[in-house]
Amino acid sequence: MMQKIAEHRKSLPIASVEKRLIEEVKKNDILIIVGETGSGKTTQLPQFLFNAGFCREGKMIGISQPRCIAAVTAAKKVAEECDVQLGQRVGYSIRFDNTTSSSTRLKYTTDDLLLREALVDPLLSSYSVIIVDEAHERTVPTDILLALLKRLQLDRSKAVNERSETGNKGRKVSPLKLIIMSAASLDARVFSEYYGGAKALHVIGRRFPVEILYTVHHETDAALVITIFQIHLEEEPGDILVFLTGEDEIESVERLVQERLEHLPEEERKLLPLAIFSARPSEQQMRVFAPAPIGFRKVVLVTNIAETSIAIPGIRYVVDPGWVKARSYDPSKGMETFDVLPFGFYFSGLAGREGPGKCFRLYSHREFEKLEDSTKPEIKRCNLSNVILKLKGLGYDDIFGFDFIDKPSRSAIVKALAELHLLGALTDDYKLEEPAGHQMARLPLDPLYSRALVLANQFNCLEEMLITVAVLSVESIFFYPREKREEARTSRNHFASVEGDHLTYLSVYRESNEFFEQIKAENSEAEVDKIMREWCKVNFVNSSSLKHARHTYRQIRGIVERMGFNVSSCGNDMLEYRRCLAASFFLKAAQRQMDGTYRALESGETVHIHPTSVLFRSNPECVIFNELMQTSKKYIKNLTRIDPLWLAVSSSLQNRNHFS
DNA sequence: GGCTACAGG
Repeated sequence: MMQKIAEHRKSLPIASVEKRLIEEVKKNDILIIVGETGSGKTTQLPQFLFNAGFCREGKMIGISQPRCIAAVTAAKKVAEECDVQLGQRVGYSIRFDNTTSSSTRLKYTTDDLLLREALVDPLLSSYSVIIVDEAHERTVPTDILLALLKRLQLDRSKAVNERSETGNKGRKVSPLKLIIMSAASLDARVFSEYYGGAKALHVIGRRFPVEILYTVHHETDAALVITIFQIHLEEEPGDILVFLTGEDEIESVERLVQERLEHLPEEERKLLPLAIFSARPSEQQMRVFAPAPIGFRKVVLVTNIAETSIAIPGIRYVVDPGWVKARSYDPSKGMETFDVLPFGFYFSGLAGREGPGKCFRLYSHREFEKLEDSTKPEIKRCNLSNVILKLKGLGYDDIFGFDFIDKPSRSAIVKALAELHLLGALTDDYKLEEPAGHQMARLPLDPLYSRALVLANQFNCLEEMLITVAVLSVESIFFYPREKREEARTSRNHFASVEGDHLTYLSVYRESNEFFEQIKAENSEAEVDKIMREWCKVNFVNSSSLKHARHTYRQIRGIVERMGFNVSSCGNDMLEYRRCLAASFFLKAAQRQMDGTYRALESGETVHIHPTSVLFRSNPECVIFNELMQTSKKYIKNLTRIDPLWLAVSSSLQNRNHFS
């Protein structure tokens, strides 16, 4: 077994450059490594560094990922390769699951969690090396982490110098080595410039060649189906991976493929369409990972979940139509949009994992180059209030002068500062408010939800609000299978409250919790899990969302208790709770207009109640909502009916500072 | 009359 692992490790492209890599890390405080998926950089480099003595004096090597799943699988693999138990020398730490111990030296974690560690230890002094992996994805936490580490590295060097000057050997501070890993060579230049001309090294990745083909123009779904059949009828055996934008498109392409198959002669019908995306139950998804029946070719229709989060075996052909569904934010309207945009992925490499492959891009080469540079980092198209609150919490007060890799627009920053001020997180001169701002910065929640907890503490309904924000923080707690949508809606009526979604969520959570407590006493943990999943299925509740909400509830309850909040309940006084909702979300209120549509009070936009809201068919005069999003219409989601008079009280409550 | 790409704390 160990022999086999050793052979596999030696066969990885990165193995041949171990010596060179170690030399470069020793020579450079910041190093940029470009290498595609499959180069082995994520699992091998930390082991090289460990063997080269970078963990002396009990220091750790931190490897940070944008996603949990990557941190967990890499840690497990490395533990196996080192032949140690997970949690000993090698471990991972993610939000609800920490396997590290005092003997852990290689620690895999997520970008966001590492940022939280910096709240407690601003110098991240237990690490000798920090590796930021998949930096090309440019997620918000990655961007913030890259900026934080730049500054932190200087602070660490300064602390080392001061220590040697004063002869103070009491506190152990050593310089920090920083390694940025990216799959895209284009970004290497950006990172290199950002870190003052840092050295970039290229590691060869792809194990087999992938031929990339372009079309003359950006094509439509019809051309997509033609391409699938062209591959099926003309190319050698091997499965096909097709990137689509969402559930609707996956279903329509699935149907088109089925229809065309029926018109083919019997012997050419051996094509098996399969679909995968995050919202579909996992039993159905397992078929995607199984090999196709003998003589068949799988065509796997996926959303961008397959770009990074899962690996499907057997793929030799990738079809990339060049579109993605992306969330953007308009700060002037406080509204999110959800649009299909042109997009060029990096995933041609997925076709070359098991043999030579082909990638069919349904757009021109010239368009691909344009797409590559027009893909904006997330930080330039999101609501910044959370980012800014986090930065303030980390001690960065000057947001306009903050050293972002890509600076968000001034108007987006202004809007977020104003919002945080209105929420009572910032003082009139935009410093963290004491204590509310500091408390909000410590909570792993949207600032709007953190504010709701701070207020609920005063309204005596903290218990209710903890449940509410835990549920609001997860992806929809209800599950609406397409084929049983009406049945699901009827079932939901059992929980539904005439007051709105927040009270509905409260009763789902409480009822599930009661049931959980009931079965817990008489069943093993595995059985409880199974029974809960069954309960969820019957009640059309998304079981993974519910689990996530329960974890979140426990975590944030712990945090507010440590802040000294007293978790009290308003019992049956739902008026108290609704008044607290109104006070918390007064910035997001909407009023019914003559024609039955609603007017969002802050932006003046005409909006509609989202079909998934329990208030969809009723027409309350005034509501507060949590989300304003434009898809086919401008929709408000997660609503509660309120008395418009409460809003006046809320805004004067918010302004109390001006009178005291 | 109609709806949820994917992540993270």
